[in-house]
Amino acid sequence: MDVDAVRTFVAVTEAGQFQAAADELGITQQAASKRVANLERKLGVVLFARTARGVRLTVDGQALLPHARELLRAAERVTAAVTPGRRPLRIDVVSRRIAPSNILQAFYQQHPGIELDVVALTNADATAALAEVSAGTLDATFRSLRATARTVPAGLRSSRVVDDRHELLVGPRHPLADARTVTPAELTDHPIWMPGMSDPEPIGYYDDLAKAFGLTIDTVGPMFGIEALLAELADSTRLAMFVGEGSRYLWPESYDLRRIPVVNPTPVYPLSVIWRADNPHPVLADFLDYLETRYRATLGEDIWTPDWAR
Amino acid sequence: MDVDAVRTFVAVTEAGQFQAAADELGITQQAASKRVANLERKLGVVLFARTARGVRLTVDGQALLPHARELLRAAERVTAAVTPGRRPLRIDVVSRRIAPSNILQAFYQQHPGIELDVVALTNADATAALAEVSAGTLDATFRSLRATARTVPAGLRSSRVVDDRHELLVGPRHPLADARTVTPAELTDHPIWMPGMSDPEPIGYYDDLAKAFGLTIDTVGPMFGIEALLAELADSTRLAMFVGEGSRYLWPESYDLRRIPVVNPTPVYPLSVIWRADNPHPVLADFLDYLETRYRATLGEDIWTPDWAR
DNA sequence: GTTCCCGGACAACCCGCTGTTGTCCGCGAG
DNA sequence: CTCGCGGACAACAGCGGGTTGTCCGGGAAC
Repeated sequence: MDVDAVRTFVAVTEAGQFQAAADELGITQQAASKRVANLERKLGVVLFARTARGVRLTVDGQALLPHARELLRAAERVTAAVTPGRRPLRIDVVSRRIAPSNILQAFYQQHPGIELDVVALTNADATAALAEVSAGTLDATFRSLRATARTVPAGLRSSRVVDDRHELLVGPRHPLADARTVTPAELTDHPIWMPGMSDPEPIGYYDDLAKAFGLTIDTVGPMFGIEALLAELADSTRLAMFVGEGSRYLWPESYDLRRIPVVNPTPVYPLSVIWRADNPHPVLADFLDYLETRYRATLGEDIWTPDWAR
Repeated sequence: MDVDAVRTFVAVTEAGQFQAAADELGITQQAASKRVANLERKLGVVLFARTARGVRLTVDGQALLPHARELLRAAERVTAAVTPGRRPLRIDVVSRRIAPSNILQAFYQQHPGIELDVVALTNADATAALAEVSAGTLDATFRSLRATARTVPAGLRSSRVVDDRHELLVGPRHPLADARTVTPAELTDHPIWMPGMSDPEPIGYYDDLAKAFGLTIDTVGPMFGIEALLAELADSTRLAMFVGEGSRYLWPESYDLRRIPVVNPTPVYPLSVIWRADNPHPVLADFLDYLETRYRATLGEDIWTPDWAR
């Protein structure tokens, strides 16, 4: 399957003859003829009815044409995806399970036309991500940033755009399984388990949260994958973990896990978008507007954030 | 833009290393490495971070990946589009302006998932179209057929599935421009103009229609394209033409053409689907069901058809 | 009917890309 | 420190795709 051959096929179709198509493509008529002949041989069908005054599409050619055009568009997008200046908005969401990814998806659904490349810089710390933004390989990163607005590198801008409310995730045999809501004060006697944390960002956040309300939050311990974690949670009478309201975990029906909103106050996880100050991607402004509207709706709620986020 | 290189890129991404991907593709590790290196050179970006234990995607690689997969899917569809046995339902609509094309579009919108290739066998008479169906290059043709159910070639099945109601198309200065409906009897004094007819099918139909109601229908005369025709119609105080209710012509607002339903009785243009009896395309059954439902709703109306269609 | 010319196909040739084999190197694990 | 995995580089071979040159068929003009 040769894209050049397909491109030649489309060009010949549009020109109605090989000679003109070949001129268009900057090759000889013989080369164009060979390309199409090879394509026909590979596909096992005849695409053109050759006449003395040019060519006409056969039935197979007609059926192929829209798919051929689609292939060329796909090839064009492959190139555009990595061409600085005319590529989609490229934004990092850290992980596809947490709020930034889902918020971006909601934005995309409201703006179906826009070109968007979502990448997950798993295992890249904030410094590495900011370096990618500075270097231009990334248009923005959407993540927690303890030092927001203070030590963001020169040339970058940041904006706190989301407060992701915390919920308690517990199995059906946990003492709080049937609570409609819980308060931080009610959690002092229940250990919170957040294994697999390696990033300093969330660890610092949970340390502060534990200190503020006298909670026990265990951020060490081995991580055997999210599936193992959820299974263990479902079986346990003691374990509970925090998850963001905007996060998304899929689990089997049989696990019967519950998300219980935390209130009075609601700990929220502050998330920021960080982008290059000079020459930002045009679509980014739309996204920031979208986030602004979304964020404003949550102002005035009874929330808790660590000192460094205030 | 080489599809094999993109396929290699995706394979390496999935395998996490060149060696395994190369085995998968049946080439040597060196060849896979070269393909990806070429792709990187052409695109001007580095796609993989090479480590001692395999490779990891860079940001550019991550952004490229979904587009690369899309390209492979498009290439797959190009092949499938002409591969007998696993190709989309391929159906001929004669012209994209008339009812069959629009009905197929409505069907497609109700069944967005199906694979459909609509071809327009312009300038192919019924015999040629039926030959394509018999030969297997077409799954079906959707057209008028005077001899429906009588002289359809052996091995084919046909079904009258649509009665396309006639409407009168006139410009704003035509005497009937403001009529809400017209009857055939009221049209005896108004010449009907249907230029550019070369197919025996519609010519025969309009001859019969003219004879049945004493109309004057001119099916000869030069055809300078549909745009010229509509422009002339808009300017004329005398000219009128018939169009099918299911047809679609776009004209500038300024033309101010009107479609006036013809009633008491309504001449309808019978359209049939003709398909291969043995081993028909599976989607065709759905389409015929769809047409059946649609057709049943029009039964009992006050219609006229030529003798040969009864 | 004859001639002309356009447009496509075929043939021969040549270049360069892409694959192979063979080898080296770097890095992580033991 | 050593081993081995995995990737890169080098040299070479084969062929795929490009070019030039030529022929052929059919529509248009006379």
